Amino acid sequence: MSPRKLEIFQTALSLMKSKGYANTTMRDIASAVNMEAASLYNHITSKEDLLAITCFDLANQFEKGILEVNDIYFDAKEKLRMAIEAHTQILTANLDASYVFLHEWRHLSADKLNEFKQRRDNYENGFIEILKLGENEGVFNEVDEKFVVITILSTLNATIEWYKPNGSLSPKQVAQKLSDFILNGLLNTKN
Amino acid sequence: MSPRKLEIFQTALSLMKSKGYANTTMRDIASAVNMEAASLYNHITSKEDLLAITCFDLANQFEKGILEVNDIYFDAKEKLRMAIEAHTQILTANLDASYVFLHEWRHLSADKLNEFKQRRDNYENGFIEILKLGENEGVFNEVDEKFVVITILSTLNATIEWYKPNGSLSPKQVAQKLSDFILNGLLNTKN
DNA sequence: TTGCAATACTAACAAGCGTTAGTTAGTTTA
DNA sequence: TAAACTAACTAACGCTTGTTAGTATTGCAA
Repeated sequence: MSPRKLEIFQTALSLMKSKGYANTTMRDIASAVNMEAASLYNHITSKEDLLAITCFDLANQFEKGILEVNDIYFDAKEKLRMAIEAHTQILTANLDASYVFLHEWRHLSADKLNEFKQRRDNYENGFIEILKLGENEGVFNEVDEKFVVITILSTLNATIEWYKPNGSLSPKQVAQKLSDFILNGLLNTKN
Repeated sequence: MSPRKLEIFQTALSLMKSKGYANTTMRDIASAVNMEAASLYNHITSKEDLLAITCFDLANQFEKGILEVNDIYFDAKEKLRMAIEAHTQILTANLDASYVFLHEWRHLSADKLNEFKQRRDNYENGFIEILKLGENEGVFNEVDEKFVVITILSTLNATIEWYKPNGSLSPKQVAQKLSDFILNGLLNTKN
C-alpha cells in the first residue's frame, strides 16, 4: 500500500468514525487529503472498497488470533485470557478501523455482508470452544454460551469507547483489566 | 399517537433496525405501509423526526428509571440490580426502538446530537453514583468508574443482540442473568 | 532529455434522496 | 346540507451522491 493510499484510508476511517460511513462522502475524504473526489479513484476502486478492505483485514487479524489460541493446549481460564489479549491488541492498535468494523459493517453489499456475518459467527464459535472447555473443567459457571460470548465480546469491543492510546494503560494492561472483570465480576470478594 | 402514525413508526423502526437509518428511505417506509412517500408527511414532519422522537422517548424512559433508583435509600448492590432491571425492562419492551436508539443516534442533527450526548452522560453518571456508593461500602472492587460504567452498559445493551421476546426468559430473568454476570463474573467459585 | 506511467484536475452524468406543491376523495362537524 | 378537516394521491423540484470521461501535469526511468 503506497503512502498516499494509506493516507486516504486513515483519513477516511477517521472521518467515518466521527460522522459514520453514510455521512462521509467521497468529497469529504478528498478534501481532507487535499485533492478532488475524482482523484481518489486513482488509488481506490470504490467507497465500499474502503469499508470492505477495512472490515476483512480486521476480520483476518481477529481470526488469526483466536485460531492461535485454540491451537495450543492449555486450560480454559488461560486460553480465555489469551483470546482476550489478542482481541484487545488488535482493537487498540486499530482504533479508527475497529470503530468502522464494529459499527459500519452493515453497509457492506449483500455478498460481502453474508461473508462478514459468517466469519463473525466463526469467531464467536472460537470463543464458545473455550467456554465449553471451561465448563468441562468446572471453572466456568455459565451454560448459556450464546449469552456469554456476546456479553464478553461486547465488553471487549467497548474498549474503543474509553481507551486512550496515549494514556497510562498499555494494551496488555487493558486486557488484564478486561479479563479480571469478566472472570471475577464487580463484587469485592476479599472480605 | 394515531394508529396510522404508530404503524408508520413501528414499520420505520423495524426497517431501520435491519437496514440502518441512512439506508432506509422514505419510499421504503411508505411502501411498507402501502402508501406513497409524500403521504407520510401527513403524519410526521420529517425523517429525522422519526429518529429524534424515538431517541428522546427512550432517553426519557431510561432517565426516569435511574432517577427512581437513585431517589431511594438502599445498598449499592441492590441499587445496581434495580438499575439493571429498569434498563433491561425498557430494552426488551422496545427492541426495534432500542436498536435505533443505540446505533443510529449519530444521525441526529447537531443540536439534538448535543442534547442526546449530554443526557447519555447524565445517565452514565447515575450509574457512577451507584458505583461510588458501592466502593464506599466496600462491596465493589473497581475504582475506574468510567471503565466499569461503559462495560456494564455495553453488557446490558448487548441484550438486544441475543434476547428473543418469545423465548423462555422473562425480562426480569434476563435482568437477573445480567446482574449475576456483572457482579460475580464467569468463574465458578463454588469449588 | 525524452517518454511513459502515475496521479492529479475539470466537468458532468445518472440515480436517488427528502421534501413540497397542488389536488382529490372521503369523513367528520356545525 | 354545507363547510372543514383528514389523509391519500401525482408530479416534480432542488440537491447530493458515487462515479466516469477526458485531459493536463508530474516525476521517475531510459
